[in-house]
Amino acid sequence: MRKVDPVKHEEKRREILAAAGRCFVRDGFRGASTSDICAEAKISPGHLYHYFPSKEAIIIGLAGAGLAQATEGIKRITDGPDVLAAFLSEFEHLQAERDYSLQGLLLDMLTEAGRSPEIGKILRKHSLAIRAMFADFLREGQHQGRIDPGLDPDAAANTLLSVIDGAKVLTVRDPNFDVKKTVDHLKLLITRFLLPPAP
Amino acid sequence: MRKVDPVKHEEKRREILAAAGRCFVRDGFRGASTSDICAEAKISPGHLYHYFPSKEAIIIGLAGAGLAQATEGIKRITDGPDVLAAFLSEFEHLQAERDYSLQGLLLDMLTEAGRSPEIGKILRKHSLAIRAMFADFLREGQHQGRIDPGLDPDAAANTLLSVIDGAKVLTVRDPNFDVKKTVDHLKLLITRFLLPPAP
Amino acid sequence: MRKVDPVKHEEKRREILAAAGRCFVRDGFRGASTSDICAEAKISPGHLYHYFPSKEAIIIGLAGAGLAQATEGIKRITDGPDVLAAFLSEFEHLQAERDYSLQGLLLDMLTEAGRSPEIGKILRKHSLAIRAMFADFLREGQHQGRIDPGLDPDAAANTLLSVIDGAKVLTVRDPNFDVKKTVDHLKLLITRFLLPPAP
Amino acid sequence: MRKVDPVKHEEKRREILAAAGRCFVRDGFRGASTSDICAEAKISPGHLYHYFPSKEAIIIGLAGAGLAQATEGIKRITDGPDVLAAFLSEFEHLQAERDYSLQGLLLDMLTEAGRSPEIGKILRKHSLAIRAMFADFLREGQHQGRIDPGLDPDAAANTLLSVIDGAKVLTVRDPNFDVKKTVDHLKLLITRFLLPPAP
DNA sequence: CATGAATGAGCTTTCATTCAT
DNA sequence: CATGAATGAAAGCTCATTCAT
Repeated sequence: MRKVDPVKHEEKRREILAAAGRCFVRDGFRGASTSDICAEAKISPGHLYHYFPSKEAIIIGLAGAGLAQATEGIKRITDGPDVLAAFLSEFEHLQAERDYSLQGLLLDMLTEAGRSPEIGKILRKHSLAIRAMFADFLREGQHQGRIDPGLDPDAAANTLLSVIDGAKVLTVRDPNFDVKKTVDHLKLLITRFLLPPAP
Repeated sequence: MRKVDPVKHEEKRREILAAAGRCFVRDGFRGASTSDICAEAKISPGHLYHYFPSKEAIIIGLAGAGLAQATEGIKRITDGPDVLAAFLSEFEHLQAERDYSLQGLLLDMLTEAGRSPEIGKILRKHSLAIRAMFADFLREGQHQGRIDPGLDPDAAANTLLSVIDGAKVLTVRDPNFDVKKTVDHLKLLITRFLLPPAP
Repeated sequence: MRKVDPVKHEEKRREILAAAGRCFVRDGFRGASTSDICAEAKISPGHLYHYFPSKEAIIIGLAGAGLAQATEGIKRITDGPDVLAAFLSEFEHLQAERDYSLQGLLLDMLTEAGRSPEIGKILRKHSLAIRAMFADFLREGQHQGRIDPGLDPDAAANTLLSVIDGAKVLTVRDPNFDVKKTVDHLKLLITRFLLPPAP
Repeated sequence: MRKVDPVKHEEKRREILAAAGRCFVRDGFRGASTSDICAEAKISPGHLYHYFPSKEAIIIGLAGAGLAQATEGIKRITDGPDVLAAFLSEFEHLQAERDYSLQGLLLDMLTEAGRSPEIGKILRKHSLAIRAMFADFLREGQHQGRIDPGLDPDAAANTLLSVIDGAKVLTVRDPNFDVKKTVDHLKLLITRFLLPPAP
């Protein structure tokens, strides 16, 4: 009378999620079919529904995982000692965007979020969390005198978020852009924005 | 065996494109069906194919129109007398993003550009055009001493583009963000970035 | 610029309905698939949805047609001169029940009516109509002194309806029952029930 | 290599049958899935097949049980002292038809019987048994002078069966019918049919 | 030029059943 | 005995596209 092994179940779920991620990166949320996912995950079409009640549930699961991972990354940055430096170093990865990581789904998620309430909700939740972390980091910097005290932490956090998103979009707009130079300028953009004005 | 009146033909094409735009804004490129478009344009399904060889052609046509319109907007800005002010004033419209204008399709276009070579090409073409205009404007500003001469025009143009795209994405990430404050900070961001450093 | 020919459309609809009827009689509402219906109607699977928005709509359309036809039959009876005789003669058809007529679907309809609200509604509507016709016929007979004035027209109408339904079920319960004898007894049943008691 | 305890096995079978009955009453033979049944019976999908080789076997088992139970009920009636009274009292339960008893499945069974030979056979077997009981009861009544000797016992039994089935269908045709009045009329129907004609 | 009919591949999902443990 | 994993055929339905008129 053995019972379910929840560990194995969860593991399979993650496997399917990973397979779905690969399919979605390749073909988009709408472009990838459940059969594609099943083929990629090497399971039968019916078996998918043992683990997820619908295709949307997979998307949501994936969005949740991706955003959690992104948030985690941000957290690691803002928890470090030299936040500004860490933050700026983020831009180094710009090139690798459209790779097979969950990050490559950001645009799909943003697009879908405008249409699917469920995904919109999850995106907004994580966005607010990220903004809060940025705002905290800014407030702390202001206390330490390393960041312009005239900035409103929330609005400035929004601004930083915008710069990051915008930078990611660059890869789509022009895959051949001069990464090094642009990254340097992005850093300059941020630095000049945040630094306290000269007396 | 009369010939097509090319003027009327072109007009109808634009009508259909406009109808398609409304459908796509509402439901996305994938979500809107050709029947939806036909219904919106008040034509029969068969007739659609007199004007466009495929759904993708409609998307491409629309992307072209939308990007041309966007480029046009930018051109108007960079052609004016006080470029910086005009540029900054662009952000005022942030709120209305997801409205029924072609702008609302930006995210769809970016997403699709990553998958469809045709759309990718057209997006890249326009992006380069916009960047060139930005770079020109920057160069001119540098000559006039109103813009930091240390900036590389191309890389800085990329940076500006990023900020604009990022700002647009904000509306999706958090539809309730404090527009006024954020716009003010975005302007500050740009100003501090571009202005020549104090001596 | 020819417009739709609504006549042809309606004709095709009826054709499909007829094909669906044959499939349903053969395999039941659940047992017959839309592909079966399409095959029987010699149309492609997608084309079915040009005429009906869903399988349920077909069932409903068919139920409506079948019941309308049944009601029509009853009307013809109760409109004639010698109602009782006409009514009794109805039972002669008992044998042919499970044939390829819409009547063969009565049991399917009754079963489905208990589960599908839509079909339940349509069945109830027609049942009430039939009962009303019976009740009218009974009232008239009472006036003429040919029917027991002590009977409540509505309740008696229900009773007659029961007898008819029950008789139809007999065919399923025992396809080999002695039709002639049973019909005679059914007639006796009705006659004794309706006739005014001897003084 | 222990052997199955046949008692426990049979008990479990009955449990599953009961669970299946509840599901079937709720959703019909086709509408209820084996998973539903497993959930209701609190067993795993695989385990179901230890007790029944197929879903159809469950339906057959249930039909057998239900009809046996119905036959049993009839037997109790016809074995009593005042048969006619007992018979008439049967109609009192009309209201509760679509409840969670096996009786609620009568329509499903009748419908299915027309399609599945197996179920048709079992239904016919029981129908004949019931008719035989009715016929016996009628013959006895005729001997005692309480029932019209002019009636053919078999045909009259068929007639009675029809009335019962028809009465049950009434609940579906109009769930709000006036039970009391209708039952009274049904009793009248039967009484007038069976009673010996006045001299 | 314009229509609505018609197609057929493909979609997501369900489900009776079998398998490995 | 009993479990949950796994299967694969089929369901209802959608949709871009083509055809006949």
